[in-house]
Amino acid sequence: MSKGVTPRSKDYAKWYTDVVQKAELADYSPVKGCMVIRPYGYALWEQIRDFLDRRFKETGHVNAYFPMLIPESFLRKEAEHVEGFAPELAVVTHGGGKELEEPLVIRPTSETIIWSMYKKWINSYRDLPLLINQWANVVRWEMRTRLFLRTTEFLWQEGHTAHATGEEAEEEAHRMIDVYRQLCEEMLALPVHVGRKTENEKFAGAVNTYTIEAMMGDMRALQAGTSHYLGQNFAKAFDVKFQTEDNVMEYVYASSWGVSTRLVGAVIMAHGDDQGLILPPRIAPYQIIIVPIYKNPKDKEKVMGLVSTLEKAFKEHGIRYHTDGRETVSPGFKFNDWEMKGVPLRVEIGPKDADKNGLMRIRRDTGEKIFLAIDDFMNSCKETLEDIQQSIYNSRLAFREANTTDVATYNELKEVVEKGGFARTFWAGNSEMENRIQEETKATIRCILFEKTKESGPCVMTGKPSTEQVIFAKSY
RNA sequence: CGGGGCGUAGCGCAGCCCGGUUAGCGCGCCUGCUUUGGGAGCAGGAGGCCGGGAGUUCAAAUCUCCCCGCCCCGACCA
Repeated sequence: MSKGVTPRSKDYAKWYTDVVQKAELADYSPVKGCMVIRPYGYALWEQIRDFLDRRFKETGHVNAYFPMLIPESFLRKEAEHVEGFAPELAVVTHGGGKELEEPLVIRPTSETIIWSMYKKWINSYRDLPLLINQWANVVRWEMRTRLFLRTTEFLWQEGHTAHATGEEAEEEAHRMIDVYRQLCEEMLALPVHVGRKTENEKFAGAVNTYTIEAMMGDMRALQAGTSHYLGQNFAKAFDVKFQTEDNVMEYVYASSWGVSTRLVGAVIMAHGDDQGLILPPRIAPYQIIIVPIYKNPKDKEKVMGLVSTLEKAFKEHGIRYHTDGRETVSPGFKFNDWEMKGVPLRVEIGPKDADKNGLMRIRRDTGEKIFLAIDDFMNSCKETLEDIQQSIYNSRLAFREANTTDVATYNELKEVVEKGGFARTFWAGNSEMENRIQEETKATIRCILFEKTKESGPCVMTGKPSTEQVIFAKSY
């Protein structure tokens, strides 16, 4: 294996796959389009999962598990839904050596199987709201795949809720997109735009789709999570009615929402540099890597004494750390290795440091390298990790703002999108215009912003006054 | 599905155009010694159905045909 990764400036796509593989996050599987998530990459997903699972439970949700195999006919019950997913279904036609009477699809998403069950479970307004989440794998037979960002099989969570009123279901959809925003901003140090999808871009079967959109290191947009208000579409398709307090039968209202292992890709692309990954401390599997340095048994004893003091303190403070005690590779190799893996703080302890009862501390995000006495280090340690978390977020926000341009005309929009970045403008156009812009510029409306910089303005295409401010960008 | 690239050791590649003894190189791996504060050095060693099949030939990694697979770029999508 060669050293280092392809520089981002030379080939961004190559840089990305280099980092994924060299940081040992994932590897290609024997099956086209699938990937193996390696322990270090899976650890990132576990951090995301743990954060979300806690938030889901805090907001009143419970976990359940529905089967992966779904009768093919279920998919056909919701017209838009089947149209949206039919081309990318994997279908099981044989089982136990015999052809099946009805083919089974491997879930591309679980609305249909879940709503077939909700029909059994929901009878009365007393059964509502029903707030269920599941952690699962899904399969979508995509034409083109990319490690983490788009794989044939991926891991995700999908929340599926049923409510007595549309307002309540809408509120739920908003609540959950906000949980995703918190995940990105607080945990992944990733600023996102929160907004609504246009008709063109919304989920197959949804009334409204809400999204969070992030800017990657190459200035392209990445949809990091979605939350849908489904109205009564699935309730009608699966005939899920409830009896109201007034003894009236009514279809229930629904929401669904999900994020996937794609978020790991977002972290890589948003923060990484030509040395490899840069992990925000809150998601980093190891927040601190300790590299002991010694030449002889005497030095080793001295150094390791200090190391175990540190380890004990890290445990007490709940800091995730790892000591790289490999004796077969040089310190220099370890420095590069852990930089590739994006560990936020590195601590080097050699005989010289041990003599002074101190250590060298190196920040992955800034490269800052300073000597600190052990006590000073321990006293500032948590604070430093927080500072790294914050400054990574700040730098991403600054990057996004520096590469966002308000545009007033279609020509300006083209220019901005061409050179890379977000174009922000008002919009009152229709679906055909959107398609035309996509054909001509490759850019799409990423979202209609919840947080506008101005109340209203003229539409970039039609000139008509509009209150809908949007972001145009090329996306993943 | 369209365009491009590639299948030779665990990984990355050379050799192929112009067929010819034992198929090379770098990294990694194993053993030993010396090393260890930014990807260590030397010595020795292990490891190949040259993607698969069929053909041409005295002889195929190399030429011909067919097949399979993967990666990258587009259309589709989280």
